[in-house]
Amino acid sequence: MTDGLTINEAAETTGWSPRMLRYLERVGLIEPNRTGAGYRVFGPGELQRLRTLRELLARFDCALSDVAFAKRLRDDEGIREAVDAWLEAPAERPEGVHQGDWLGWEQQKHQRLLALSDAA
Amino acid sequence: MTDGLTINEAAETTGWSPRMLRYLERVGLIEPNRTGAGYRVFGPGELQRLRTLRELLARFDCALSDVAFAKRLRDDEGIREAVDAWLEAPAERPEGVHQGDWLGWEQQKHQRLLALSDAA
DNA sequence: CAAACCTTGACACAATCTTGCTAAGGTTGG
DNA sequence: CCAACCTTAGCAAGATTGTGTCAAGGTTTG
Repeated sequence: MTDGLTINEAAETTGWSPRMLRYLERVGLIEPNRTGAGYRVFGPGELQRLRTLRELLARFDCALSDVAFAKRLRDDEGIREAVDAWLEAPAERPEGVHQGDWLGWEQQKHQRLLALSDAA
Repeated sequence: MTDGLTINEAAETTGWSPRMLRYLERVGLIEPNRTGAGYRVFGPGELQRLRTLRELLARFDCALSDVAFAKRLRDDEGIREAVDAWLEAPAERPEGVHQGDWLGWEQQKHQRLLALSDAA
């Protein structure tokens, strides 16, 4: 109505089922406008986003929950920093550092980061 | 042995079960060294990482697969750019832009990005 | 107003994730 | 050499994800 498609029309043009469009909203990946009565309204931008999302999932073979978590990483600075810090640590110690040295710095970095978000 | 703990000892000090330590390796989150005979060897760094991982999951209530996906985002530039581009697009059109204008630019950005990784 | 939409909620089911346990076999240390 | 570890492989089961369908009720429109 108000410059956009209803959920069934949107389903038709995007390839998602109406059920999935509601699900995508529930998990926080889309947030369509609503009419006064509560009907979802899908604008052209949202429709494009929905088509692109299908492409994304198919091309990289990843799950909805993965994209949802990426969104969470983007929105929540605390979790982003903690996860980044954890991934930062090398998987293998470089085989030439003496363990006393090494245990001190890189490893304790993310520990401090977690302690920080603890205080928050 | 070779400057590190065996899987059962590592399980003891980290709180993970031996089963889970193997699982964490399978999903790509850790990569412990091996002895000549194939035994896993957990160094002090890896042990710290494992404890921190528990903290991370508990504090932010997220799943192993989430952290694994974050790692994938970090390691694979293609998927990182595509996901970032998708998340870039605003959920709601700002309610003042005429739709002809808007459909042109922001939305087509990630579409182009996907097309790019297509060529790769 | 009645048909054709829309809403939320629930039940259901396949697929996957997380986790434990067991089996068959190699390694190591006393 | 043998007890106590390690390895991989597999079955199993509860929890979560992704998806359909159906019910009860509000909205829009011819």
